[in-house]
Amino acid sequence: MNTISRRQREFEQRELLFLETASEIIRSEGVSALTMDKIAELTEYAKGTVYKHFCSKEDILCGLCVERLSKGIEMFGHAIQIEGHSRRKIVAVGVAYQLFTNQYPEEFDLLIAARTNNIQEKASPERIEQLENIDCACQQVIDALIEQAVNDRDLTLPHNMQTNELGFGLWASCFGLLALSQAQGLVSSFRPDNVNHFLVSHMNCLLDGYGWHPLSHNNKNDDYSAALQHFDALM
Amino acid sequence: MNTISRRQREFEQRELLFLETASEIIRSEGVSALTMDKIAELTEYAKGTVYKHFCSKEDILCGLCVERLSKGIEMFGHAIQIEGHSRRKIVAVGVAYQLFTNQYPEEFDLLIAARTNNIQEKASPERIEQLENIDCACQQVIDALIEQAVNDRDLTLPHNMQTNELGFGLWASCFGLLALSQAQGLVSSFRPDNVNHFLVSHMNCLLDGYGWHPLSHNNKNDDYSAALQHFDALM
DNA sequence: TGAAAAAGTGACGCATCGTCACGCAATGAC
DNA sequence: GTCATTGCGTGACGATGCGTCACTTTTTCA
Repeated sequence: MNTISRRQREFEQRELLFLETASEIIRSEGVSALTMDKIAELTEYAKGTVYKHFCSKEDILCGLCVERLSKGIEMFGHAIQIEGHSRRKIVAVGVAYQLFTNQYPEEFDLLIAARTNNIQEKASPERIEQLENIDCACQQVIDALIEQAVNDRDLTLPHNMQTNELGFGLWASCFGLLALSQAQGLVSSFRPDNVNHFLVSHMNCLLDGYGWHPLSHNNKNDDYSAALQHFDALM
Repeated sequence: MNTISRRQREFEQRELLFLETASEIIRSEGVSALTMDKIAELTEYAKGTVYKHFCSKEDILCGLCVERLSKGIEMFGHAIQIEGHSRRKIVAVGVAYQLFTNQYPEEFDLLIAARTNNIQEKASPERIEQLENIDCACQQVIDALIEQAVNDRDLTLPHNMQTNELGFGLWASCFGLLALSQAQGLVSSFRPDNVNHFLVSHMNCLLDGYGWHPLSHNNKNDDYSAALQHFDALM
């Protein structure tokens, strides 16, 4: 019987519908305005049906994170295909991260919240696992680049630092930059004028500090514009 | 009349009582278990009295952030008094930031959440202003160190980077590292073994990248232990 | 001492969460 | 074509927790 696969397909499609509706509510009215009743009303399903898909409101938030992050992973996949050496690629990944947060600012907020106990204890285990899998995928992209750089002799791991640690440092730095750039409450004076370019400037300093060749002063290219063009060509 | 000042004192003391009670609830049962009724019950005041101090639950969360951050500012103040050059001082500030997050992990979680629209729109304007003032104070500590470094000829601002941008980069990097180190959901493989030492290793790379002298390879001191000892001596 | 002001109270209205017993439509046996 | 069965979809309901406000108690001061 292929009715069962049709059912399955409809089910997955509806799940997406719920997620997109949630996203619209958050975008237009803020997270606090997101209620199960509103999702049900807008999609013209009953609340009980929503609960057939998501065990709690927090589960929806995590579901939205998973949905968006899978787009993010895709973008990282594109990023590393930029032609050139490993350093150019890692900068492109950073730019992809930034493009991602610009595209889904509300969901990036959620991503931070989704790490807290408060949310995790209310989401379904399956959803949490999906999130973890995506984290792993991100790590793998970065670790692979670092290993490539080491193999290419463009990078020697700094003293007392492992591959995963260097990757974590890079990732966390970019995360912090993007998170605080977007933070509503932060005093404006404590923020760069052009956040877009700044991320790359900062990454360049950090990569120089790691000793990841070619160092900035040997590289007169504008990696930011190059990465942007690379993405434009794809979309 | 000094009754009024006594009243004022009692009022402030009670505000602190409410905040500490909230902190205890969060620590033992998580943020989601924090309810206004529970605070009222534990402090043996009526809910209405709690609302005389805080306009909403979110206002309490922000209040707790302000309370803890003022401790943080104190720690930064101690940090910059470590003897030595500016680079040693900025590393000590990073270590202070880390000690702060270790001491108040739940509140650090809150700090992230307190930046979101969701919370800010429900907190009182006065509370928001206090938060902003503390942000300013943090920025001033860092900016002052950067300016000192420039004056001491230990640092030349990288191309296209202003004082506040360099400060922001440092701050955001440390923030990202600490936030993700603490994040419950992150896959463990993507995390350094020893988060404490790692922050300093990472800061050293970044500061090297900024060209902040003396560079790591010219500095055989263990700045992490030095900073720790500096704090131990104070407490 | 007593009236006015201030401080403190907690029952109440409202919103929203998550549940569950019921109804209805799709499926498949005959 | 019909009927029993399965399971999907429903929305009324109980529970919880927020924030308010009319009322009580305490304090202040003439």
